[in-house]
Amino acid sequence: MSQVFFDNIQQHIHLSEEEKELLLSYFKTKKIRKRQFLLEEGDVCKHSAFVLSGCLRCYFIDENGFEHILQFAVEDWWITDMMSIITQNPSRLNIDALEESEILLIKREDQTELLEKIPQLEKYFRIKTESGLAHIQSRLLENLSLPAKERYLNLMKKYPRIVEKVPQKQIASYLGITPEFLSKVRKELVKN
Amino acid sequence: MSQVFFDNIQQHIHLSEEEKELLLSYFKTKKIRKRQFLLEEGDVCKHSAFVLSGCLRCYFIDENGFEHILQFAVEDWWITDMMSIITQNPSRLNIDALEESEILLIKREDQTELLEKIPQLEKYFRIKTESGLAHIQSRLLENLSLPAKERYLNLMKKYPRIVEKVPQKQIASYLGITPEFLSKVRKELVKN
DNA sequence: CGCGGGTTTGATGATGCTCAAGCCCGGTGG
DNA sequence: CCACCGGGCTTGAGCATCATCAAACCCGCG
Repeated sequence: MSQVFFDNIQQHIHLSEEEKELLLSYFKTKKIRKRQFLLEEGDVCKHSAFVLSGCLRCYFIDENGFEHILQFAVEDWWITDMMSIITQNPSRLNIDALEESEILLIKREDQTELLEKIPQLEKYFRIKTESGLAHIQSRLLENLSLPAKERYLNLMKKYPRIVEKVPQKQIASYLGITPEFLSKVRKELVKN
Repeated sequence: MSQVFFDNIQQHIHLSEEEKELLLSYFKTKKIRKRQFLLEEGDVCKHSAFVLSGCLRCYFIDENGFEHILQFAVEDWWITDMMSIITQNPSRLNIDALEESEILLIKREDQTELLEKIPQLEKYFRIKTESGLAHIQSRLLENLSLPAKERYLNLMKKYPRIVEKVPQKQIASYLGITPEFLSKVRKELVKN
């Protein structure tokens, strides 16, 4: 199972067998049920999670009670609340599972220690973070420049797996529109 | 002048005098005039820039010719097109100066080499990237959850310097609204 | 002085939201 | 097996936010 994880890392850096073993000793595997929380608003985020299987989401609840999804994470993706984990301030975000999932968890301070023991991992995490930054930038660009229908089409093209497996309600909240409006957008689309 | 730069780095890691010297040898200082481009759409992004003084912007032009600003960078900030620099694909973004500015430039491949020579810098760049990621996440959240007026108020609270020195047109394009609508928002605000 | 860019204003229109109702469908209990 | 929920999706009417377009204004600068 953790082969997924090693493969992900070894796309960027090389690790010896001992290093792999050491690496793995810093993580704990966890099964997490549907709707179970990994992080709740108000708590300080302590962990980063690598998804082995299943699907998690990171979202924020505004003052009117509406959810806004920042990120989905399916197999082979990292998820955490970056703001809370680096500042160690209470989180404004929630992370939970959309379906039964299996994840690898590492504590921030253990990660720091691990990075001292296997310095090449700095490179791995830098690259992962850079690519996360690049992706969220292009998502922001889309939100600034495209109407909802185009954003929906792009999401379907880029992440068909997510659109299939996630309820429309959640997709709407990711796109920044109401479920009702998404429904109307979809109606428009099938007409053509 | 480059003291700003060293201070920024030494908030996170420690460098010896020789390392500082080596570090600096990888950068070139550049003065850049108002409206001058650091990166033009279609080019592959080769450099990252650290702003010593002045103000740059990174923006994208949509199919209707409208500009959407992804990021401002004032003194003490990094700016680059992360997507293009990591994929080495042609950029969809432009970076230019809003006023005469002085910057430190480093080529991506030189940065890679530098990181091999001074591995602690991996940590510095990882932290900077993490914090960039955290900031853009919270900006995306704002865009998803708040109306234009609130976003404007937040921007004024968080970055008064930017709101002061940047023309309203640019602020509007950062907020994701038209200059006309920003003007109306401001009118509303002074009334109270 | 006049030009030109940035800003303002107003009328009109599109995009997307709110609220309320109805539908579809899988699950649950009788 | 059926009846009855309950959650997710759809539909429609009316409304808020924000865009478009055109005109006017302001002001620094050649």
